Amino acid sequence: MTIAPDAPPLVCETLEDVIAALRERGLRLTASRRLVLASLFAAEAPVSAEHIAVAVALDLTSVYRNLEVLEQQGLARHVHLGHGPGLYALLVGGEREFLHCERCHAVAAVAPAELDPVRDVIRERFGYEAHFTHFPITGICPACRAYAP
Amino acid sequence: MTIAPDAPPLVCETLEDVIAALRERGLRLTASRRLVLASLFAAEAPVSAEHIAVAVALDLTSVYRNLEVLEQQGLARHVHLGHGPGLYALLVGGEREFLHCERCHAVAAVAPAELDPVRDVIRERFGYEAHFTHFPITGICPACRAYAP
DNA sequence: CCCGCAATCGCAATCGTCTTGCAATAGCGC
DNA sequence: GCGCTATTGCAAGACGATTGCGATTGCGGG
Repeated sequence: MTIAPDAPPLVCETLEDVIAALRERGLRLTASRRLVLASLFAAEAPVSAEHIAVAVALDLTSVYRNLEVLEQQGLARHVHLGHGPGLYALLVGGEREFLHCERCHAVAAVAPAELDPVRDVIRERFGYEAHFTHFPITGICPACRAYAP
Repeated sequence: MTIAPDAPPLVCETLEDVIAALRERGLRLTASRRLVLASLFAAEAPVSAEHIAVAVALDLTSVYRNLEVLEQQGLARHVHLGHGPGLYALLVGGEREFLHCERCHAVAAVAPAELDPVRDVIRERFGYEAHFTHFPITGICPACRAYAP
């Protein structure tokens, strides 16, 4: 697993888009690969490699290797929400950044543009170009703050 | 290892302060405990449990258990800088929050007040009360941006 | 339609980080 | 000192992820 994205994001909208992108790069479309892709497409939130392996009855190793390929091609990303396994998602509809509640484990996925004001403040004050695609913003979500302020 | 701090921070300035705090809570001051504390005091940046264990020739398990106690008492914290082991530091001189360069792995430790403007923007826009003590702000540091913009 | 090569697969083993079980040890209040 | 119990060291295990390797299989070329 790498820390930074392996390749610039390659946004796809449909399974066919992804398959076409893979074919163009000379990568094979094995049954396993299709199953991993289908599983990622079916998920509405980032999922673990373990989740995928169980869902489509594949070897965990094979799932990890396919996810690695997809990340290298800029077709998928993984995010670390607290401890626990990395969670994977396709870049369908564009990159996503995350906010994570460490109390209730809620996850908010937002388009990068929405976090630009945050990025701006960080850049101005510290010179860092921050991103929250791989490690989210961690804190207490509105609901938890209201419940136990 | 826990995600959130176990106890409110208990700021100490000297090894004697920490020892006094432990005694007050009825915790024993074993040789191992003193060595872990001394090691944390000697470090100028957060260190791994492994680092401590090697440095003072203690069993890794014992180091982890001592660090756990220190966190429960609000005397120490750990931070995750990218992948790899959690890194521990005493709360000497107050809590610290972190910015982490995922390219050169530089770490900037700042007082929480310095990140309040960032926190404010996040709170206004998303309602999250963010903190960067346990998971840092991740991105590209000024030096790396200048080098490969 | 078949061949052959390299990409990919499944399985087992290994790694890195951290945790748990348990018997032995040793602080600390009395 | 005495005894209670926190703490220790060692071994084993949990968990996420990676590597080695022989077997399989997509897929371009004939």
